[in-house]
Amino acid sequence: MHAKSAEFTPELQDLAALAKVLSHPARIAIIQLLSEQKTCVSGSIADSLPLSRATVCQHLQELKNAGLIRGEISGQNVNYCLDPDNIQRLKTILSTFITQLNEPLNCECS
Amino acid sequence: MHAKSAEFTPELQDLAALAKVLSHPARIAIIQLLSEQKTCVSGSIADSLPLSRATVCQHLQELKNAGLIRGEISGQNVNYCLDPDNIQRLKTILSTFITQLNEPLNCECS
DNA sequence: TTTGTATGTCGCAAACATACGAATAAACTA
DNA sequence: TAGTTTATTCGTATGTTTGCGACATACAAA
Repeated sequence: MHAKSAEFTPELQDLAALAKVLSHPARIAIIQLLSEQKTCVSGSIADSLPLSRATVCQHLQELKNAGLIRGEISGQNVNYCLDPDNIQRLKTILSTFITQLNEPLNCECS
Repeated sequence: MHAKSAEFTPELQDLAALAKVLSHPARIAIIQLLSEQKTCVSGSIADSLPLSRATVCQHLQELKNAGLIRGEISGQNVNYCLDPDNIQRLKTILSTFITQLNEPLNCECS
C-alpha cells in the first residue's frame, strides 16, 4: 500500500484492500471456483485458467495473504478452500458499501 | 489491462475492472462523498482528502473514465455527481457476486 | 487588461503488479 | 536410491499506478 493510503479511515482502507484483491479476473475466478467446489486442488485450478502455474500460484498466495482462502497439503497436492469467516467479512463489507449507495442519488449538478 | 486479462470471460473482466476502480481509498471516499451530497464541487472534494489537487484530479478522471461520476462546469467551478445508471450497474454486479458466494462453503479440505 | 481563483494536464520518479521460465523443495513410486 | 509428479519460490522483464510540482486554461472581478 502506498504511504498516503494510510491517511484514510480504516474502513476505507479495508474496502480498498479487498477491492484490490478482486481487481484481477484470475483471483475472482479462483474464488468462484472454490465457492462452487468444482475443485480444491492447486493444479486443477491452474488448468482452468489461461495462465502459467507460476502465475496462478502467485494469485493463490495473494488470496491467502488476504485471508480469503486457505491451503492444505495432501500428499503431493495442495487443496485450497475458501475461509468462511473472511469470505463472510468480505460479503458484509461489500454489502455495507452497496447499501450506503442507496442514498438519494439526485444531485442537482446533473 | 494486461493482455492476459482479455482471456477471461467478460463478466469477470467487468467485475475486476470495477473492483480496480474501488481499489484506492480516495476513489471510494469520493463516491461516498457524492452519494451523501456533502458537496459536488471539485475543490471541496480535494480539500476533504489528504492528497494534492493534482492527484485528486487524477482520481476524478479515473472515476469519470469508468463512468461512475460526471462533471459539469458551473462558472469557475466544476460540479461532480454520481452517474445513477452506472452506479446502479456497479451495485448489481457487486450484489450478484456476493450472492454467488452464498454457495455451500463447506469444503472438505479445511 | 490585469489579477486572482479554480481546474485540469504534463512529465517525472518511485513503487507496485503481472507474467513466466528456471530453480527448488517435498512427496510419492518403482 | 533414482526418477517422477506437484507445488512453490526466485529472478527478471515489462507495464501500470500513485503522487506531486510545474505549467496551462478558463473564467471572474477589479
